[in-house]
Amino acid sequence: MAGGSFALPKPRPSGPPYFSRNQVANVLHQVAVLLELQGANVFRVRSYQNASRLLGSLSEDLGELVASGEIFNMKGIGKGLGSALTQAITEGRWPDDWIDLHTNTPPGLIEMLGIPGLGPKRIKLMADELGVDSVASLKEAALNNQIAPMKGFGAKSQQRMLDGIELLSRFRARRRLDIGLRYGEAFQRKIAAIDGVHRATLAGSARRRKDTIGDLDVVVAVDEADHETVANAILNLSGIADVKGAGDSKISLILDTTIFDESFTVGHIDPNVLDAIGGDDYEQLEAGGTIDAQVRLVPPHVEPFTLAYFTGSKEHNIAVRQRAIDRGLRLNEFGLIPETKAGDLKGMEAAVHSLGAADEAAIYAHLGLAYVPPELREDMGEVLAAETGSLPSLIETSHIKGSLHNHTTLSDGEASLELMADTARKMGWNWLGIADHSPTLKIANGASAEDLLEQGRTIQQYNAEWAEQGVDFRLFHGVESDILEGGKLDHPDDVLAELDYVVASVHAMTKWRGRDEHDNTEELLKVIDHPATTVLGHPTGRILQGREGYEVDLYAVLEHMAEHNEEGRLKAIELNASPYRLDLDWRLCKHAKGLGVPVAINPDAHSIRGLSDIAYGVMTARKGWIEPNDTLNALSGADLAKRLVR
DNA sequence: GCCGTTTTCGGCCCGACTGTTTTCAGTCG
Repeated sequence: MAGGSFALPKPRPSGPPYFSRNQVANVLHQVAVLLELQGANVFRVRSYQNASRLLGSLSEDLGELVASGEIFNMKGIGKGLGSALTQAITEGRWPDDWIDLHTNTPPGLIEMLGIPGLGPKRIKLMADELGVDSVASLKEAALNNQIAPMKGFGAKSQQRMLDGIELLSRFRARRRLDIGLRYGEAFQRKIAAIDGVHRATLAGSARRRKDTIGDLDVVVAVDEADHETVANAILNLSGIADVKGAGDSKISLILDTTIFDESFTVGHIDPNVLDAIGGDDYEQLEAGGTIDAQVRLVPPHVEPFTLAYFTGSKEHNIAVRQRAIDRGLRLNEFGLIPETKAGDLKGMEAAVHSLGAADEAAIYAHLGLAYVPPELREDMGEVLAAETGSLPSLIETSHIKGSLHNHTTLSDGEASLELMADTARKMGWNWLGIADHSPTLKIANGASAEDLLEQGRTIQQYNAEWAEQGVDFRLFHGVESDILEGGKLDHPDDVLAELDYVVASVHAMTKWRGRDEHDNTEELLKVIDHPATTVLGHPTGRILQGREGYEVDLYAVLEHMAEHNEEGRLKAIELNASPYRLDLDWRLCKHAKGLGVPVAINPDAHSIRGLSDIAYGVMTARKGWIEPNDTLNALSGADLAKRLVR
């Protein structure tokens, strides 16, 4: 769950609604954790967790749901939570008992939950009996041998806590998609290479391409005869920092960067991103990092079921399982079993009677559904779409013909115009947009109007030469303009008129984060109204694992763009493909698609390597149900040129 | 805490694994 600090957010002054959907979801999650630490009823805790997840994946406007009273009709929100949320949203006050929970729980207890193998029950017990209320005091108690003699504890538990405290200092709750995938793919490759492994597949949120990944799941198909040798081989792989558990079918591990065959580097980082993610220490931090991983070993005929189960999401699984139940079938990680045959049998024993499935598609087919791509498995309408044959034909990297937001050495890029163009051609693109920073952004060496126009003349020359040689490649000339006070662009209109397009981006984050949603949104609406503005760059301003974005109503922004588009003026929203940003998120993508606002998948490349970040943008776009025609990237150069005429 | 009901209480997902026990509780996913 996002939002590192464990505190109740303050109401925003412009409310109601006084809190955002995300804030409320976070608070519900916090309350669930605090209740657990208090030793509350587990089902009560689960209610808060369920409600948190429900709001987290909500596409409707929470303010409206509360205002209309619809909130009380949602499955999982009853009288208690419904009134609590209504009070928070409409009055800006959290319930008193939630406030008490936050005040009365030592923050150290929450920190202790991060120690592997330590849960709320044992933390509470140690707090009650030994007065342990922080990781530091736990370490002291363990070193003084106070833990082992306690009932239910022992020498092993005590030692595991000490080991866990060491690992905790290297642990990060979630990793960005790019980092998580690098770990996951390295681990998956090593397992796949083991003798006796039929197939090893990365499942879980990595397979669903979430923008951040909590832990890795790998499903391994292996004959029962080879089970033990394969499990042992996995435990002996390099890159394992700790074994949390190892049984017949399940291995639970902590990996670190020794999993990589070459030394770990993070590559170029935009200077204004670097500060937000840990400054100069960032590379060290990642190099010393760890990630949790689970491996499931199953026989080949069971593997499709296990893969589907551990790919999730949990919400998608529930929706599909319900469909199975409606058809008299029991769906779990072992099979799809007719209830009449399963009877009282459990687990693998019941699975003997499972319907056969050679792959995941066959499981969906048994349930009357088309194959659902992993990226869509979030219970956001994909099950219905799979039933009615209306799943999208998702965009793929091979559809990409170019991208609009790229930098050169004219501002803060590492590569020349020529090298960027050459690399784009080698990637199979037919066009490339150059959008260097504008003068106000001094930290990024923003280019003067004079230099910008000179760059334009160079681009024209290249385009003329390529046209003459019959080369199917062209450059488009734009600028990434800072958005100035009053929603103005950073160049005079006569300079902007010389360009093919403008990416308008927020950079002065201190100012934007200090303002409320209404003022920020108004500012963006104004800059969209400027005739020169084509693309709204990295619209949320968030940096994953770094900082939250600024307050803004992007739904209103998208609707405003849709009006312009209807009147023939191209206004596109950027899906920033840099793995540090990955905004839009998939929810906003879906909304843009619904409104017919084109999505511009842009790597925001500062180097030739940066161009390949487009892959992460495509993954995120797929999560947002984006098809090639929903983007500007799949247009041919000639078609894009037509769209860019202002 | 929520839900559903042959409606006001009883059930709420559950299997794997560990470390403690000697039959089970806690943790995890």
